[in-house]
Amino acid sequence: MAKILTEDQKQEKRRKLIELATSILERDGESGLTARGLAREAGISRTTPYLYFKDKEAILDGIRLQILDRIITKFKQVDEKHPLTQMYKFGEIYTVFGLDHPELYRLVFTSNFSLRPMTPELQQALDNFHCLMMSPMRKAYDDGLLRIPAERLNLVLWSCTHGLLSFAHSGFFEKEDVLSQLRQDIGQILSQGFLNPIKD
Amino acid sequence: MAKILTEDQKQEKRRKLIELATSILERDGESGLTARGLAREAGISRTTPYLYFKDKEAILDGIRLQILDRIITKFKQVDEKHPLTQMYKFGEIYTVFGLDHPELYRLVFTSNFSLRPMTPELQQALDNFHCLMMSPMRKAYDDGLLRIPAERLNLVLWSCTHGLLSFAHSGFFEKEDVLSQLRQDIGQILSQGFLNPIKD
DNA sequence: TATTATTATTGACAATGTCAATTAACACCT
DNA sequence: AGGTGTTAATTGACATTGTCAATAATAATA
Repeated sequence: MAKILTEDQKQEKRRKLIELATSILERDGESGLTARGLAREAGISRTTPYLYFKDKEAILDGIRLQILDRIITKFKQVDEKHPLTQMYKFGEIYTVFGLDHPELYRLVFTSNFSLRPMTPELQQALDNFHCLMMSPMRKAYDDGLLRIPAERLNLVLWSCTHGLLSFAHSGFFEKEDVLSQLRQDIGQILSQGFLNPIKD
Repeated sequence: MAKILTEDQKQEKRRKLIELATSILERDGESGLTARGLAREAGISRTTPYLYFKDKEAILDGIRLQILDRIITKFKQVDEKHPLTQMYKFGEIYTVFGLDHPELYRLVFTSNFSLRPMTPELQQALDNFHCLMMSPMRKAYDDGLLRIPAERLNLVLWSCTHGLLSFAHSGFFEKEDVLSQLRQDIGQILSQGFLNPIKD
């Protein structure tokens, strides 16, 4: 019939567009990423991206998926047997990524899915991510190292880290010092608590 | 000369517009809040809001300031002498507000000021907020109840709470159960740590 | 080579932010 | 009271954006 693109070739075009979109997002921020601008920089006509993506939101979803993959890859490169150490390394990777790529991080982990809910595919990807991130804690708990089950600890640690990153991006505090100090405090407080032993 | 509006009257009009904008934001989400729609609902012409606000961003800043005031007011209504209890009550107010008003919370605490930095006025308002929120901790530390100075503890607690809220808004976990469980865990972990005592 | 399914482009439209030009309203002076 | 100039408000205008419909280009097969 015609210029038949295999599903793989289509996927490849999608991938390239997403890659370009990602770099634009990092360069110009979320408001600077437009479907038309993407097409312009890709050297195609204004509406061609809509051949490969239903929506602008679909483009954003594509970015989200690709970024999750990136982080997952880094997780899998960690070569470390001790579960607690592994857990800390995962946290380090996650945090460093968040600090190095504010716009990307925001898109993935700070979007609002209250109105239009998440797509099943993204939901799935996040579940996988979540699961992988939790695996060292699961092991640590099984080894009797933790007093809180993995799933619950993970949520707490994730919340803390996420809050830290979110504030970092908001520019509420500026200096790099404050940030590293904060990271240290979080670690200490989480492992030891903040209340002084009661003495009376 | 002419229909001279005193600065107070202008401020009053601004306030009313902001109030309307806030309700639209809560009803329709951030993408549903447009300058033109605001004018429409206010019964004025499309560009009149621009007489009172330089930018759309200035409108958003107005909302931010008004919301901070709201929370501050609630903080000041707390009547409680024990600093730790006061601290928990502040946390409760903050968290409940965040859960009840996702869109408003997001606008104030999850905006991206990396590119266009915060306005000095907003910066100031946030500093005040920050300072007030920290005051019970300061007292608690002076009373020897904490092992971490107020400023640093505040950042940690704030980060955790913020992360919790942010995830709640993202819809990463759905059930109310998970959320209350999480709040409980955060409290426990923060006060007691998560590591089991080492036994060998 | 002619056909036809598939890919890509252009045209079109409504919504939005925002500015310039115009009109309406009204306090003040004579 | 009526003209006047200043301020408030509206209308007009324009570029940008998301998105769809219509049209053109392309290339594999009959």
